[in-house]
Amino acid sequence: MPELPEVETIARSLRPALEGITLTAARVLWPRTIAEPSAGDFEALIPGQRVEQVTRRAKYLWLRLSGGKHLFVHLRMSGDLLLQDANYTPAKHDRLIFALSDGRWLVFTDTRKFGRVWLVSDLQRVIGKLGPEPLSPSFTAEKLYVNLSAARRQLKPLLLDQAFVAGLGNIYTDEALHRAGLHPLRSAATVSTDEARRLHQAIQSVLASGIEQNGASIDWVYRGGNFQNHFSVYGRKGQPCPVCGAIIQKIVVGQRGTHFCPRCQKAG
DNA sequence: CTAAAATCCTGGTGGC
DNA sequence: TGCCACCAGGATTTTA
Repeated sequence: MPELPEVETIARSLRPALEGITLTAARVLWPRTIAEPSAGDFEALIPGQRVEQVTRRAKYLWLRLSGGKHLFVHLRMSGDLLLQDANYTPAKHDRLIFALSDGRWLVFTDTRKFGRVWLVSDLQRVIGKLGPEPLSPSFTAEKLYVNLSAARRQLKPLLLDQAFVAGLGNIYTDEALHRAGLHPLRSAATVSTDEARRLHQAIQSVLASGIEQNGASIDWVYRGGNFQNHFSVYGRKGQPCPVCGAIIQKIVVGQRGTHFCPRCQKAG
């Protein structure tokens, strides 16, 4: 489940190798991977495009290409973007392959086929509806409080909504709510200014910790990250809360497994 | 508006 | 050991 810290880790790892390289060919192995344009147009448009910049917006990997086009990759559940050497041969779950001008390969592999790739001129088509970057200066405790006050939703689904704040997934949302001492079912509008400040700090610190640990290594996606060893609640049902020792509970909220400490996180 | 459910997918898991 | 129902979840779409 690559979330913001995992995507940031991938962007950082690919940046030195990809910036300045030219994509000489693209081969689509699973057509639905390409959200826009068609798979055929995608293959036709890629050759000759130089990678100007490798960055990230929320959970989207973002390659700025020569000619003004933007290549976005969303890894969703099980996607990964890997650099392969010249000896590479396609593997079972590889969905999209780029040939690089240095003889290497850039491979999008995705066991569960949820990942999507866009090649667009207008970047707003892909990332236009996203909420604020949680680690940017424009994401402030004050604005978070105002937006929480206006929302008529529970905290968990609200924080997972990429239009509210962009980059949190199931893991980091549970961890952030725990750090903030807020119950996942809590109505957003009832959050006080002080609690909003705590939530803001919790979101930023948990994401920063995740990045510092090179993300979390879960299931199919392994990037050498270590944050999975620092979870307080996620995947720890039945185990003691590292803060107070109470037993971590797991419930379902908005179709998502949701972990919390019943003592630290009051529903109030 | 909010929310709940269905959808897309595969592989791992738990129960028997 | 084998089989199978079920679960995991990001985002979108549909339904209420």
